[in-house]
Amino acid sequence: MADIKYKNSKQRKKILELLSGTDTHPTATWIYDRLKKDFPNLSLGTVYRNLNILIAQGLARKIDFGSTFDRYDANITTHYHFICEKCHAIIDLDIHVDKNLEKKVDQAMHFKTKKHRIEFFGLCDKCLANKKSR
Amino acid sequence: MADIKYKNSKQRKKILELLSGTDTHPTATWIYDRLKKDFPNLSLGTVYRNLNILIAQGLARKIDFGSTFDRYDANITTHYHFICEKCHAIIDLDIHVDKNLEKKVDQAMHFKTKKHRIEFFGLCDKCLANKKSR
DNA sequence: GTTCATGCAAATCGTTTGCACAATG
DNA sequence: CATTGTGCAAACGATTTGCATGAAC
Repeated sequence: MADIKYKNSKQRKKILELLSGTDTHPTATWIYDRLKKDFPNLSLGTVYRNLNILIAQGLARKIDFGSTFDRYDANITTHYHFICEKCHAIIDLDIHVDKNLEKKVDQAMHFKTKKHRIEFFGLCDKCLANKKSR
Repeated sequence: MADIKYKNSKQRKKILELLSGTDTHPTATWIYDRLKKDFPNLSLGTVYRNLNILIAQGLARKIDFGSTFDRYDANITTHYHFICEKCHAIIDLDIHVDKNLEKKVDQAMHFKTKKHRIEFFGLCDKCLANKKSR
């Protein structure tokens, strides 16, 4: 029906190769710049289109929040967030903030960690209730 | 010298009040809509400008990554990230992914958590080395 | 009266989309 | 040959900025 069957595309193949061969979490432009050598007429639109196809295929992912909007917060203290994948609410959590995690990272990687952040994704209580009641 | 001294602004005062009085992590438009009642001629630009001032003053913050670009990843497995605040590298960590955290959240809040993510922020080994060597 | 803030509109930036043509199956 | 992919440029949506006017100090 409305199922899309993907055809092979040299561009998409190369994008996945590039993406799999790096751990730098590239931007679309980074990929575009590198692919220009193989496809001199390549357009950025093609890169974006193929990245979205790769995501739909479960072969890649985007590192983002649920939202395209910037979200602001006057609560400066460290706390963790829960992001509801249905209603897109961002909910503060008051579970214990584990500063020890930062030490672990610094010891394993020789970094100097200043802060960390945890986001949980799933369904909030309201959306869970709505789901069950119908 | 180039120090900016902020003057009082009724708009900024109200924005901070709004932001402090909610835990919904609003968008600029959400704030704008609410402030329209008090300032019928308010413009979105003013909201954005003041939010940035509040952040500069340390009274608010934006929930984002270091980058305004979407970042892509072909590594689908769960892992944590370290984000260098100097060179903006995003580095995969292979410290243990603690699924137990999700249970904690679900029990405390009656949510259904599907996944979680941890980001550490600080200086990576390379930037640390550069800092010391000068 | 000098400096900073505002409203407005235009500009910017990353990303998406419409279209005519090319490649795939 | 029916369908999907491409390059190009235009459109989009969120945020920023230039400018003339207004408020703060």
